Amino acid sequence: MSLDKRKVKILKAIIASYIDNAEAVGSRTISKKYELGVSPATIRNEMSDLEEMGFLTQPHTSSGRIPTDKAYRYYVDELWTKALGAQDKNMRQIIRIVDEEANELDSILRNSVRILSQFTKYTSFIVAPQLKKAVIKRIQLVPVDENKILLVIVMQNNIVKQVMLKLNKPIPFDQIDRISATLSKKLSGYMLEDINAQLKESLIQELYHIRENAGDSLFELVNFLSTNLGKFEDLNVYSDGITNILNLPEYNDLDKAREFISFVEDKDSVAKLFQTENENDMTVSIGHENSYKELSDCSLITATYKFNGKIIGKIGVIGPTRMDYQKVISAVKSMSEAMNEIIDQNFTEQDNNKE
Amino acid sequence: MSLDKRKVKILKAIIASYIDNAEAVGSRTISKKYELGVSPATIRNEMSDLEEMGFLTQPHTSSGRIPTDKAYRYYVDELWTKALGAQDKNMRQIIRIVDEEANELDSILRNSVRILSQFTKYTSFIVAPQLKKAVIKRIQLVPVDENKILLVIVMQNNIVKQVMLKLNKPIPFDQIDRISATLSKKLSGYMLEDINAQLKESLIQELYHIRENAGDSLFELVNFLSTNLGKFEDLNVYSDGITNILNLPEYNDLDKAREFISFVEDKDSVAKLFQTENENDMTVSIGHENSYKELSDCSLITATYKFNGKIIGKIGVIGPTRMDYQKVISAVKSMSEAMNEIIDQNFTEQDNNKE
DNA sequence: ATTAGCACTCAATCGAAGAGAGTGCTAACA
DNA sequence: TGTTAGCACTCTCTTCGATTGAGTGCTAAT
Repeated sequence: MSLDKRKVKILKAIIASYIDNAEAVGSRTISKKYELGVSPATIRNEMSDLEEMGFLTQPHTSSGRIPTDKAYRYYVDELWTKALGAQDKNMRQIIRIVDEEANELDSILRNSVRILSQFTKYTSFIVAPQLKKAVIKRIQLVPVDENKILLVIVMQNNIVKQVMLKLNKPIPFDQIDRISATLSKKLSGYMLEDINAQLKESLIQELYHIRENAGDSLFELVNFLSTNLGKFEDLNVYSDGITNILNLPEYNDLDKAREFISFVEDKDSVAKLFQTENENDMTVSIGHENSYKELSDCSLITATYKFNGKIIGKIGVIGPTRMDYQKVISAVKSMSEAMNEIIDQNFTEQDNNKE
Repeated sequence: MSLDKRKVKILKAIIASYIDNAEAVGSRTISKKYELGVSPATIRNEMSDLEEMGFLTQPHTSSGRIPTDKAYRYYVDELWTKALGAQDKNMRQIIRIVDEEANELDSILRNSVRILSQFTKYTSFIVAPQLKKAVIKRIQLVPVDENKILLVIVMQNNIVKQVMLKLNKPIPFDQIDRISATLSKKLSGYMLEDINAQLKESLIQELYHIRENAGDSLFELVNFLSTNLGKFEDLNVYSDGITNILNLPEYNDLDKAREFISFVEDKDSVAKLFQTENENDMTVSIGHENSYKELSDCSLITATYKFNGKIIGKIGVIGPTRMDYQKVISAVKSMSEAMNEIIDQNFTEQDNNKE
């Protein structure tokens, strides 16, 4: 049995209808709504074939058919190039809002994930860049209090991270800028995770020159740098629109809804989910293709975002397998590209001056 | 008809039972479970009286009674001092986690609201301090890029706020520390919302002394300060545990759940809700006492948190009117006090040195 | 190869019957 | 006079059979 032209037409019609209504599709519906020029009986025969081929199932013997994961897979593979080409105008327009309000990475990501979920009406995620892989450009200490100090780290990619340090001994305020300068000089070029014992030693040496009697607090400071900077927020996941699923008929069952919510609210499992996805620009995992059984009724659409040509994070949308793939794929693609642009604009070195 | 001792006992028993089970309470249940030494018939008579007095209602003629808002109000007023006295041991223990991980205000608030919701099993909120009322202590500019600069503002209360500035003209890097010092000197002591045209003028004057040809970017910088600092995040609301309500029998109805969720997910209305609450240390609004009709089946318990004796923000829990008031009130109280301590420890000036 | 016709299937809906929890009232009792 | 046993009554909730209706599969005709 082969998937001839008419079968394809019927299959697509069934998928389209099911995506729309979430209701099993009968032969009459297809013959009426979609002009195929054949009677319901013929369609019934074809549907029976399609079921045998694994593209359709029946919830029960006397009901219409619903598409299987295999059907969605076929459907997505078919529309793939088309969906990728389709730039969503509305989406692009909305994304501009992010751009205008953008300044810190945090707010860019927060806004982006919100827009993605509002636009697709599904639960959306953004995995933030792993900071520990970022390269240090400059370090500035800002005195806050007698023994509290704000450590501002500017990365090579212009992302800024700040940590409040509480030290047991007071820091010599009058030398703070010199200390900052020394830290910058010694640490720029290193990744956060690179700061090891060796580097620490030479740093201590250098800092002693500035002020000998402040050794204690400086030592504490450097200690903090070497022990804590490497493990900065390994998996920071932004999510939005989790409660959107309550609007979907497939989650009218409260238990199902609860199960879904407790899965996606757990940032660890979501982070793992995105980690297991390979590094393709875009992926679509349908139903049982997902590694987590909790998502066997869901599809996951992911994309990456980059900086300087390197993938620094991922975005994704999770919805029911019965989702508007065309729309969601192009939305995720648009968002991914928009984020690339925005991050480029906001974090690219404008000039090569190293002071 | 007066609320004699036995009526009170019965009323409390009914409330306790209803809080437990969410099911209308019958006379037999009361007479069995709670030792009152009287027959169901007697209790029926008393219940009838209590209904007449407005403390109970019947969902339908042949069902048990459920407490009215008035009953909860009476109940809460009765246990008020007791609940306030009860420090929850578990709660205090959990709160320590916040304390240990505390450094930035943001993470303190985020952790606190999470703990509050996990502990009470209800939706919890924290309204962040209004930054525009905070007094500036120090300003530090951190160069990031040719024409991008991080503005770090340390407040008198040691809260730190940073904004990334994108300027059209490059900033003179070599004078950045002098500019920072000047900004600090001129602006410290003012509130963010105080920075007006007058102050702006004198600031510009002073900065020109540093570097005349950099006037454009300095002007831009000062302009930004005066126009944007005053309107910093007027109503930053943290929330957690919104989906907890899906576990409550009263929200088995998906439409009700959706209505609730869409209300509490709207930070604006939540912020307004907390604004309308007066400045008492603790408030309890039961059912229709709430200003929003969306919350007429809910109770809101709020408390404040302070810094230097001044209220700087609010916390609150929203649950069904049938909530364990005793537990929630003491949890909110404990959290409020814990936050006071934590904020005190983290943000109090350790020393009076002004450099 | 297509299609009209028809018997068949099965979930969903509807309604009547019955169960059960609870009340209000009355009359008896301490 | 307050309390209580007894009983009829009310009303929701559950159960279960009947009905409906959408949809199928098969057969025979075109």
